[in-house]
Amino acid sequence: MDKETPAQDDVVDEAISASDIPRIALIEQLFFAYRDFTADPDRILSRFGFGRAHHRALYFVSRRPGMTVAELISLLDITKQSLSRVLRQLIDSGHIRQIEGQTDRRQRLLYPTRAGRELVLDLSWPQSRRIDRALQLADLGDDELVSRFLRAMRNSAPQGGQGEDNASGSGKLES
Amino acid sequence: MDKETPAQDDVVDEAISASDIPRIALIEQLFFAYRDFTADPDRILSRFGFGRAHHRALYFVSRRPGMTVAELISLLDITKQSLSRVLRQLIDSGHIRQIEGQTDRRQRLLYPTRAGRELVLDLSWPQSRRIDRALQLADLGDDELVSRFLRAMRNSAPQGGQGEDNASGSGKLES
DNA sequence: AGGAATATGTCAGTACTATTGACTTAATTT
DNA sequence: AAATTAAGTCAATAGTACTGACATATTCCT
Repeated sequence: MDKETPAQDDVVDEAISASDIPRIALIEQLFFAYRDFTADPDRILSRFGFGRAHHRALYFVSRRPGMTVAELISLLDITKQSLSRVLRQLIDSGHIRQIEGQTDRRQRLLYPTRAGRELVLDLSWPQSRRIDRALQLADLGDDELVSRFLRAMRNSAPQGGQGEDNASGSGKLES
Repeated sequence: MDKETPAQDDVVDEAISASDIPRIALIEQLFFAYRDFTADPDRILSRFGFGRAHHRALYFVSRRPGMTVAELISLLDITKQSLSRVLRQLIDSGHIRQIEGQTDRRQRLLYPTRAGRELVLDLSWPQSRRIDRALQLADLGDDELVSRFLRAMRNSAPQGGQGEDNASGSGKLES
């Protein structure tokens, strides 16, 4: 008689809400924000047949020109074999070039070419503009508060000053 | 003579910086924050042999119990065939149950079981705690500012009040 | 009533990305 | 000289997503 709601046993009818998960609103907002944030570069990447792995590799090489293959592998936290394909494509397409290390000639130091530099800027500009727009829309003058929040979201947030100059914060990504 | 820096032509030696991309710091911080943010549930999911697709499906079904398969497909923006595998596993593992629609018997309305409810809470709690901790560390009293920022990061940000009660903000995810 | 459209599910084939493991070459370190 | 390191490659496997085609049951429309 009372089957207006699905009366199946062991079925939960009630939606999860902030009373179950206090920060559920932010969880969801972060999900959608990041989704749209990555959609911009994804569109550009697809024109080259590239994916996000190419974006990350090119980005970090541009952020730290002259890094070794081993460093990039450690930073991206992928296997040598996975990077191999991505790196090969980026080299073949003329976005990255390898140069034999001067002190250690086993090393193949990674540098972006001018084309690589252009691409990484193309990929990053929409993201930078989106952040700018969001800061304005949200009526936050500078990025200090958001920056503090995002840094605090990390596992071992390097709470150091703003002048951090490395590309990873801690040199190695703790998964 | 002057080959201290890699003198290869068409190679860029200088790192990209805030002078190239004004919001480069936030771009990077958002990347690392989201990476660590998703690592928590990923660890739990792997114990079930699940991936992020399972998380998203279970999450949205828990957020809106009784949604149809078509609605979930549209929300996740994946194909029917892709959802099929994920949904099958979630059903076989007893986390989601399908109930024939009362008004439209073609529909298979999706509900979390008690186990599904438990799992989605397990997955969301670490994320909620991480956000809580970050808000405290960043010395932001409530989440109002961060929430405004994240909402403004979306493509078509529903700038409406905080009382949004749907799981997507706009009912359909614009890719 | 009967045909069109809808909701769901499934099969087959393809592609991409990432994995592990084993091995090679060249250069450096000990 | 032997061990180690940096980089690259080959082979096999797995996970995830895709397209296209098709099947079934149900509802909508005329």
